[in-house]
Amino acid sequence: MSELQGRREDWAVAHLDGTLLDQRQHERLALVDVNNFYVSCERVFDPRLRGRPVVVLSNNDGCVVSRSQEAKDLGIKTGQPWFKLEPFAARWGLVARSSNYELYGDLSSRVMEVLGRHGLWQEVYSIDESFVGVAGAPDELLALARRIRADVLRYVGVPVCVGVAPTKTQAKLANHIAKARPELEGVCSFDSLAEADLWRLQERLPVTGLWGVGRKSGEKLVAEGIETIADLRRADPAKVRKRHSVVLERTVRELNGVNCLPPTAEKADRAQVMYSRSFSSPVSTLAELDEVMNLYTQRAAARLAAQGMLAKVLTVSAGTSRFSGEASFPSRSVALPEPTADPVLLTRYAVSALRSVVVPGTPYVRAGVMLSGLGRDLNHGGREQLELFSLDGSEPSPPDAAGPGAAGPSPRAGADLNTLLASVKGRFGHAAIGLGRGGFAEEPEWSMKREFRSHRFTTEWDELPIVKA
DNA sequence: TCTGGGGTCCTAGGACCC
DNA sequence: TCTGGGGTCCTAGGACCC
Repeated sequence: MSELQGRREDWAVAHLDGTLLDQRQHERLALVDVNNFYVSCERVFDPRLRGRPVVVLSNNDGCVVSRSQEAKDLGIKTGQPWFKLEPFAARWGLVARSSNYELYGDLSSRVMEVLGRHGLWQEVYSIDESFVGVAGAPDELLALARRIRADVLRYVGVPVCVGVAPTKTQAKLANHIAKARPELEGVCSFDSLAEADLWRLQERLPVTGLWGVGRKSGEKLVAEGIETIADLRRADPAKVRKRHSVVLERTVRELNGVNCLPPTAEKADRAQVMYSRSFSSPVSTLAELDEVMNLYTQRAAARLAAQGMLAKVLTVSAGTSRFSGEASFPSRSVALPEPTADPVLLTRYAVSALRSVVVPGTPYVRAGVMLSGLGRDLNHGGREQLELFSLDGSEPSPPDAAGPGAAGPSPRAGADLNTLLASVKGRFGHAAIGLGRGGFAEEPEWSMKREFRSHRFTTEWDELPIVKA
């Protein structure tokens, strides 16, 4: 049994312990998430989209990743390719937007900030949802949930639903119920439901929609006669563990009010950083693949540096289309000589690693760079490197003994380079600077297609919304 | 013509050590 | 060289999530 797992179960037992339970009698979790998040973000700055069927597309305008309620009502599914929907768009009044992650990321942090004001603690679970610790009598919990909803709408402009319950799995379920039943007005708290009503609801909900039950275990459960959430709740946890997994066993316990997924107070450091994209058109020459690696590795290195991390392992990959004949996915991992975030060094390794596994002439449709074996960069955040590359025209600090000309780039020098690149981009835009062919004056042939992208209203000076009065 | 990207956790199995 | 249990560490792959 892993240590983590052990800790989890200790925590669950501690909560069943009488004294602890008394102290925390009315402590609950709220799961708050934004309805149709990406579409809702688009609507904040373009009110014409309200009341209309709207979809947001994945990178490359490939397939649907977010749908407005009106689009759902048309029967449009997540994952549907846009090229199949486009012919009907005019007839349906369907509007598509390319994904605009800068906008979504910025609105997300604003939502999270508002939620943080209302909780005893907060665990940001994804770009559009957060667990929040709450406490109080049943009617107080309901009132708080309504207040959260009103505040996010008022301060950020996006609609949320709130589910309140004793465990994460139950809070997810409560949130789902809040969404599905309009008469609840976006809020559902288990403490305000009669136990008999809750059972009745769970008897009607298929187990396959439950958080933690995916396609595989869903099929297996149904084959065993466990079809509804109520069925799973009544199942024997030990048997579920034996037949399925310890993960599903936790789900059963959580459905019964036993906390098995403790809140992670501080978000752990990332274990990996990935940058992976499809091309707008296939790439088959080494020269172009070199360009791709050049650009993608710089993006990954920048993310790594922004998190104050260094990587020990670099993995590159490419892939041909899954939709035509035999697909191939060459990839290769390289152990780096020492932990680094140096974009120059990483790019050199990435280019040669990918060259060693691809077959020239093969039409690749995507590629990626993954950095793993991450550790904290202990020098990160030091004032000196910010100073060294300050752009205010003041004199830079004198180079120290291990300046350029010493034996090769040090990891420090790489991090400084990242700082420099980030500050130039922050000031002059993302296209202003890049290393080697990573600084494209023009978009290369293969770069991503984003035909319907809205403005980055909140993060780029040039794209601020204009208001006329 | 055209089908996303970025994560986490768990398990099994191999290498290696005592 | 074989016998043997038990530990750790690492990796690959599966499953799931948003």
